[in-house]
Amino acid sequence: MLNSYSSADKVLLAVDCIIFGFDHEGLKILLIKRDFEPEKGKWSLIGGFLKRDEVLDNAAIRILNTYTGLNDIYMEQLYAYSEIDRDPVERTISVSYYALINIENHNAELIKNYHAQWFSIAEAPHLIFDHNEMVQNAIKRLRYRTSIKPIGFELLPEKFTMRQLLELYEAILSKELDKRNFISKINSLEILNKLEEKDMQSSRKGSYLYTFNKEKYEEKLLNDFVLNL
Amino acid sequence: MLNSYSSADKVLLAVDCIIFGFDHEGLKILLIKRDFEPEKGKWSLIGGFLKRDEVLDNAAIRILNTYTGLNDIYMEQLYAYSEIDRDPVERTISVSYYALINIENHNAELIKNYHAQWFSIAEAPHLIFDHNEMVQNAIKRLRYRTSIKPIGFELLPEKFTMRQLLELYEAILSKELDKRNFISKINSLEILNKLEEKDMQSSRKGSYLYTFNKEKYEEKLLNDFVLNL
DNA sequence: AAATTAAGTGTAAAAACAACATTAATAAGT
DNA sequence: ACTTATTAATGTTGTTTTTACACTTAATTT
Repeated sequence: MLNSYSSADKVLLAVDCIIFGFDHEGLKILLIKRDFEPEKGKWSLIGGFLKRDEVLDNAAIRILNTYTGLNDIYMEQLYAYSEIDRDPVERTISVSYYALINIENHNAELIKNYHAQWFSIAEAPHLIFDHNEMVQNAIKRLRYRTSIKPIGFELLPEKFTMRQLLELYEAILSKELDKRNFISKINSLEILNKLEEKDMQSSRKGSYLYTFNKEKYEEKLLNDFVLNL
Repeated sequence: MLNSYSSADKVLLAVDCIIFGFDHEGLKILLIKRDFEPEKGKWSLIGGFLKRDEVLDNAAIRILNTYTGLNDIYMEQLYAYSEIDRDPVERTISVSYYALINIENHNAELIKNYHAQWFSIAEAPHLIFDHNEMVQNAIKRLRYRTSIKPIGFELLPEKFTMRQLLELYEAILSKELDKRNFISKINSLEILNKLEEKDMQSSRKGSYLYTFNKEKYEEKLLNDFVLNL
């Protein structure tokens, strides 16, 4: 019985994570100052190497945890980048993953201890290797995702206002949306619970708070829909 | 200067190609009888290993050519599969690619000499490893692609009838489409040239032949649209 | 001449979408 | 206490898009 494909070349396989967050300032990504050569000290996506006995999905989870302390983040695979010299040290193919997380829930302190930092999408620094390209592709995918799956559960605080949800969508799509049309389209998805409670921060009148209806939200995650905003 | 990431594990990286074709019988995929162990003699996607100095896209092209003689086929990357034991011989991560080709143009003889064979999607045999899963995901992607890019140039003969185009879409989407609505939606894309010439095979009256308007078609390939069929 | 076959063509009703402005609730200021 | 300022909440209408649907035409075969 065969136990190796002896003639084939082996390569390093890396994983890079594009972590999106959202707060009152807008859409952000989480970056780290690279702590090893080459390009040590430059800004980079959160990345690392796949281990021999590890599935890519798990490598992404492990690597994210190593550099940020973040746990239980569901990431989705995007694309494998394989340009010969993308990493100048050694031939490395990198598989990108992306996720959406809530900045506030995920403890800024923790992230900071690990030297990770949030950057507004627009103001993010130049990144090493082909990481800027990875980010651009991830944004594209995130926009597409927005049109077929609900979004926000991972990004907003538990209770949020319609305005916050609207601003999230506007940030992702980077375009203005009509408030009234937005509300009726979102409502037609039936994934929100309107609370009695109001948020009094934002205005004198106060605005109603909402939560996601977890069951319906997850059902919509499985069964794609079409949402034109 | 660093010249290796010495502690990281290297793995085999494979590429598997899902080649879709279309003829009067419907949508098909191209498979080969595997010519090496393990699973020698079983049906498989067209696959092989990435070489050290090769980009994934090129590996896909080379591998497809090796097993089928096919040339100049544009393939698109889909997904990296990394289950630990997906290949029982040795840890192998496989990146899937897919393409659409015209069965008739691409010489059945040639393919046959290489022991590749077309199978109707519905009647395809059980495949080795996780190849069936790869095919399912590719079909899903193909359906999505259909809604944002024109399709058919790669799959149909140069001159074709509206019915053939309709049947192609029906095969990909696996649902019936309304003939009149289909025609007006396709016409609104303005990618077809209607010829004077008629095809007299299919009916007594004969049906007009069309060609794709290459410039417009390629423009639409770049600038996605929305097509609801 | 009649029958058969697939091709070709248009309309009307329903649904979805886009654009738009006023009133309501409350806190702050006088 | 009244006025002012601020943001929230809400619904309608015209337009566009989508869907559903059936008859006539051209040519061959019988």
